[in-house]
Amino acid sequence: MDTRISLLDSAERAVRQRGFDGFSYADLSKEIGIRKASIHYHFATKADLGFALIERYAQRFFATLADIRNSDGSAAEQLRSYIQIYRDALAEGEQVCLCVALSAGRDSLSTEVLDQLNRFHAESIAWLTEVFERAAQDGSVSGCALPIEDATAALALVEGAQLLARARTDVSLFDQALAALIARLAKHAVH
Amino acid sequence: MDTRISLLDSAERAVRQRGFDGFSYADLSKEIGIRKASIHYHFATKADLGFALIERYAQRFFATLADIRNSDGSAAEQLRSYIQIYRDALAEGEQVCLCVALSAGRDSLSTEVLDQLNRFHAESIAWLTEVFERAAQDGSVSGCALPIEDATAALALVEGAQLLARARTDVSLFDQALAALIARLAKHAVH
DNA sequence: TTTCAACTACCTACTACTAGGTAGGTACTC
DNA sequence: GAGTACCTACCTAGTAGTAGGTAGTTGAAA
Repeated sequence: MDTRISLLDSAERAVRQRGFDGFSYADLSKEIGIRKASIHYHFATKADLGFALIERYAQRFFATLADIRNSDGSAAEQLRSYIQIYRDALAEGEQVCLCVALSAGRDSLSTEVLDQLNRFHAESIAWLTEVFERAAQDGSVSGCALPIEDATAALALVEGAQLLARARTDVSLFDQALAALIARLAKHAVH
Repeated sequence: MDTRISLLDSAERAVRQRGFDGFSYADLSKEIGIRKASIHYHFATKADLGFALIERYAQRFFATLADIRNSDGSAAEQLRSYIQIYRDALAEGEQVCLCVALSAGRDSLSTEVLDQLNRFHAESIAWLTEVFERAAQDGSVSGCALPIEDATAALALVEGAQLLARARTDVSLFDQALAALIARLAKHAVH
């Protein structure tokens, strides 16, 4: 099972750096040190690998979001944590988060992977909507509009900012794009 | 020269739908009706085609931005026009703008194309920064922070929103992501 | 306690196909 | 006759995927 995890790790890094079309079983083979054909033992098709990839990713991601929600920080603090996830994912501006990488090349994806991708977006917006609803109550985020609109905007913003930052391999572009949103967040906990 | 333009048109559509890795000379050949080898007469390498593509695109795009600036509308009106460009580019949610498509698969691009891409982003941010500076004077956009931060955020927002909308093939997701920004724009001209 | 079948995790050696790109030729126009 | 805009025929390298085989492990029946 160790090989399977190594394959997933290697493939995830590859997708996030170069897109789903940007790596091959041959690439994985070299990196992991098993023959190309043996990869098919673990993932019969590349589509299967893609599905396993986004499934694992979504599981991790939403577990983290659940932790943030349960942290009972203010909406502003939770948003800051959310933004930090995307910032960390950039890894010196070389990678984007898996869903950004997959969104980008959506035509080469199987419908199963595409479904997972849309579920990912929908759940992200749902989570963010809750945060912005909370913000309307605790007042820790200024300049709010409709929660679902703020939520969708926030998702588009972090994903777009990742794209910009990776194109220039420069995380500071991400920070520049997020600065205005971060400025709207209250500095300290509000009770 | 007609074939050359047809090739550029076809390639642009392909890139914006499927990314730079998502189409081949064989695809273009079928669509245009000349043999694959003949495409090499017009564009010796795929990298050359990519360069021609982004060059033409940038020329068109910045000509449009210049027109908007010269229209002497308020900052809000100019921003609305800017957003509309990206919305129109979506084409029923099937395409993203060329720079989003190229940003997404940046590892398969030549350095020349990558340079053009970064120039594109830099000039977009410069243009938007001017608009937000103007907004600070004419007051037609509410809730502004630093112009360069608002500008970078706006670029990230429209690009991210395109990504979301195309993943679901649904333009309304773009509208949902942009709604909060649009709500900040004054409804009528401010003088 | 040995034996044996099934299973896991790999292997070599392929297939069928697609990619971008090239060599060399042809018809037509200026 | 030079240049343009194509053609056929081909090449090399790479793609995902398959066929069939092999060590090593496990678990249960003889």
